Amino acid sequence: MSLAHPSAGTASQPLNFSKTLPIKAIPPLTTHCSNCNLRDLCLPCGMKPADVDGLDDLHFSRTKVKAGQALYHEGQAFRNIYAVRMGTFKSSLTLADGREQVSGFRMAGELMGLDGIANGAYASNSTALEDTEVCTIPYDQISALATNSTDLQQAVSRLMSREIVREHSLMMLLGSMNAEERLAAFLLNLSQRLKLRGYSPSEFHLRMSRAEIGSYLGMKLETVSRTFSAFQQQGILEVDKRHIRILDAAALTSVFEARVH
Amino acid sequence: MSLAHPSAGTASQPLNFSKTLPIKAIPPLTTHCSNCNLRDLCLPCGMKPADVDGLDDLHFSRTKVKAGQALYHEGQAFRNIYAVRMGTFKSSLTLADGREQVSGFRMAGELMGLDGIANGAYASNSTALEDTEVCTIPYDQISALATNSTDLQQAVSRLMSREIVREHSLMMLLGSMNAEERLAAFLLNLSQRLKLRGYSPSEFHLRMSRAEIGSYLGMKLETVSRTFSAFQQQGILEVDKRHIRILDAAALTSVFEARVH
DNA sequence: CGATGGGTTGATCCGTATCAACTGAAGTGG
DNA sequence: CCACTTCAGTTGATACGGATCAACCCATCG
Repeated sequence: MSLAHPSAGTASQPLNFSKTLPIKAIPPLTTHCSNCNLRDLCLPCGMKPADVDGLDDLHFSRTKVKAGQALYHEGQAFRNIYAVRMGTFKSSLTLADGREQVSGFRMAGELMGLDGIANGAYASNSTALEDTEVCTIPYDQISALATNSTDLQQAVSRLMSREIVREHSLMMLLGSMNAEERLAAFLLNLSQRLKLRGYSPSEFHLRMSRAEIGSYLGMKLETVSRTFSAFQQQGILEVDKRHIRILDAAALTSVFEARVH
Repeated sequence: MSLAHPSAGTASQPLNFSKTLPIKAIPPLTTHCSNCNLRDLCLPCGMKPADVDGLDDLHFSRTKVKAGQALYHEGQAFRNIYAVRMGTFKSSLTLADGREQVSGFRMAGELMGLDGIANGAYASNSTALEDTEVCTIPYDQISALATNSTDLQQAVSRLMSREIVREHSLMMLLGSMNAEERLAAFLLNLSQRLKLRGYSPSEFHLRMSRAEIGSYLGMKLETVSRTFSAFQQQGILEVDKRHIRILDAAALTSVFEARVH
């Protein structure tokens, strides 16, 4: 319904609805978790179906964020958690010297802003990489609901814990892998997440630049570019700018697992 | 009371009580959060004093873990969260090839095991680096208590969020810093945490090996060693094996902030 | 039309990994 | 109790991967 579905294995083009339909004051639509098509990925994930039904209170307003726009900035007062409904976001930190450090990419069903709970202010920036849509989840509201639902409480805890685990695995990349291993791991992770969302795992369109990938993986954009080229020459990938086709997933996996030297 | 206090700014030696006192079956002592000397650092942190008082249910059994012993392993069924009462732990992941990737060091008042909530199994290993003591916090028990206390609920959320933020900052290190910057950041972080716990921030004993520091910071043990030596030659540190004295904290900070090149 | 931004590719340099030798401390066993 | 091993740490020599600097292509845009 809201998640633009992929057309025959190819990631959809950014449609730019907001351009063709100049409706700015969209009535504050709300979405009920109980019949959201992302419910297996998103907040209610793991809650018993009966309880999701029961929790009719669980509905949130939807907001569009256009490509390049920020959803929140670091330091900004924490009010809401956001769930990606559609599109891709990047999370980033601003370094002391003003440069940007990309700390993650978020896709449909993933939550953003959990880092704001700690100190009442977001600890990172969130920027749309394409035209996107999010569910806005007011934190005090979800807290209040949680007091009445052990189930929701635990769902939130699980999601936060998942976030912690996710970060750990990234550390591994940065700590002990070389350029090829990092990019392979990145692509496989992306591929898997796309598959989970019903998109083709073997052919997709990158929403982020070489520089953003590099920042995320701890390497320079030139190295990212070279590594893409290397994979192409090895017959592992077909690369045309941001359009990627994985030709030999097994080889990609083995690059990633060859981390033995 | 339970936290062995530092003697005149120098970190205490590992005393190895367990050797001198062969008492194995210690009665299951419990500690009440309300009068624990770590309460400002640990779980009840940020809860209103009145509520901490009120929560007399908040008490947990204490366990000793000897140097080198594991508190839990990755994959092991998740039951408890642990709070460090005394000593230092390392968290680690086991890589596909069997090597160890250190993901953090935990000190008094810090929680361990939060990564287990996500999937019902710990996602990391936790190993004592010296003789230690922990509070065992059964997860179902704290969940149950949380349903009756919004305050406790939020305390747990805050602590998990803090964990997420902490990881982010490490990523920065690994992504965009060189060896000197990494070690400087590591030492300053350590120094600050020791200070918070009433120990000297300028002179301390490292509980971890060069290899463990290297794994954590994404560099080889030789490079760690060389960087220590470099800092010593620059007059920033005095290094004798694991005994560290920070001679010029300002210089150390400026190394860390010089990340502009 | 030139300007701009993303991407690719080449040449060179530097930082860190790697390999290796050595020291000192601690533990082990005959 | 002393040779022996083992382990943590230091330091040197060398190799290599990725950063850096630079030139260039191409698409988009004002």
